[in-house]
Amino acid sequence: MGDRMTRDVVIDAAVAIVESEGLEALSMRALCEKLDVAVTSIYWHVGNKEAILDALVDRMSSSIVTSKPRGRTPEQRIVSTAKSILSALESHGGLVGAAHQRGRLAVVFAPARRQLAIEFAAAGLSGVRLAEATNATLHYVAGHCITMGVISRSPDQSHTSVDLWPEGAPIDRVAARRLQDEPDSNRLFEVGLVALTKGLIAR
Amino acid sequence: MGDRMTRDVVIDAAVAIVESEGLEALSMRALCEKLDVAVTSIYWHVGNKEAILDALVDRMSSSIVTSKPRGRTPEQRIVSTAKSILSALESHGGLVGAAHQRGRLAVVFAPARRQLAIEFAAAGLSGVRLAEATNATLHYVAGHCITMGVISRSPDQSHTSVDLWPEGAPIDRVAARRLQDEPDSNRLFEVGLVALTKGLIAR
DNA sequence: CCGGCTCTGTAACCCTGTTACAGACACCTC
DNA sequence: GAGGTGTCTGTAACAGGGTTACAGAGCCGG
Repeated sequence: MGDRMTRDVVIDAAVAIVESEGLEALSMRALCEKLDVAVTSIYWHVGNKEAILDALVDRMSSSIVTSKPRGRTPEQRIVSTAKSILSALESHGGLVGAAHQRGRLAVVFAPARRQLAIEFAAAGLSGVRLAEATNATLHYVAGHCITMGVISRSPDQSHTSVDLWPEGAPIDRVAARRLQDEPDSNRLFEVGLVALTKGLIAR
Repeated sequence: MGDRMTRDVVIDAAVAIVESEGLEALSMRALCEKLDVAVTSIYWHVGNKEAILDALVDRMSSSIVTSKPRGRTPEQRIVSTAKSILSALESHGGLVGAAHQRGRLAVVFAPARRQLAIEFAAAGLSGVRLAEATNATLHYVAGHCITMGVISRSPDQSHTSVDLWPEGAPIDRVAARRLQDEPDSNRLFEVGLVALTKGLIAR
């Protein structure tokens, strides 16, 4: 802890705070209190809070490793890759939003993007359709991650139950009941992901 | 402007600020300055900033109208419905994130949810699969909206160009070039949406 | 007239991020 | 060694967020 002050020491402390108490607990005063230093030292070494967040995003980018895709068919490997990114990002909860705000999600996604493109090519896509399929898949994953990240520190995730279904609707009771209460978003992610890749591959 | 103070007057002013200068410009002091009143009056009438945001989300919920689905096939009508929600939400930029944080996106989505379920039923789905397809579609739309809302007021959306493609990759040049630069997210939304519904309907 | 309720204003508190300014220390030169 | 110059740190403050303790106005019923 009592190290000589360096930019890296500050960033390390910032990472520690974010990992233990979340991104919202990262304030300049909390940081300098943890380092037992005055605020001005931090500003001298890193310049800004913006710069700290940039560095945090950098750290995240380089710590993300997407595992090799698993499965026999391209579809299985695409789904596997997408789930791999998701689980890699889930640990760095609040940072994915910050990365997106800085337009740096692209570099985080770069390895997965390559893998996805290869698999979509193996599935028979090429040209514009290949690029669009790859980007659409990444966009889907990013949307899910950010949506989950936004809700992270909310006090109550109570599902304000909405109006019931009208009796005349052409919906069976099983579906109506399932539509009534809050769905599991991880399950939703997977269902959507499989359907999305299926639809993207379909000629 | 010089109306007698009421809860509704305060909320009206809040709506005006959000619509003209964005959600981030909505502060208690800006609000009381616009109303030419002291802060305490606002607190007396509405209680909290949290309460103001709740009221804003309420206003948004009741102002969202999803148009009747268009198209011949269920797939076309599903896509049309999803695009209708998107365009309805796009005008209320920053509020969709707030609605999501409060777990109130469900009530905003209620009408569209009904329409989607009916169309998925018309496409042959039923039971758990119907419910999951409906929720997955809404989840997709929500993910896109929130992702777009997060980036709203960011200074530079510069696309930090990532490493080029390795020469040996089994990707044609057209795809490689398209994968290189920032894709249009609206186009991406549509491509993903069509593929998603196709994949959800497919037996 | 007086108490109580409704509503408003002043001024503060605690939290952000950020900076002007004054020092302490090292190192280099004369 | 004296003096300067650059590096680094601390004190204290500023501006701006949400929120509130407290003192009043004004009105209305007793």
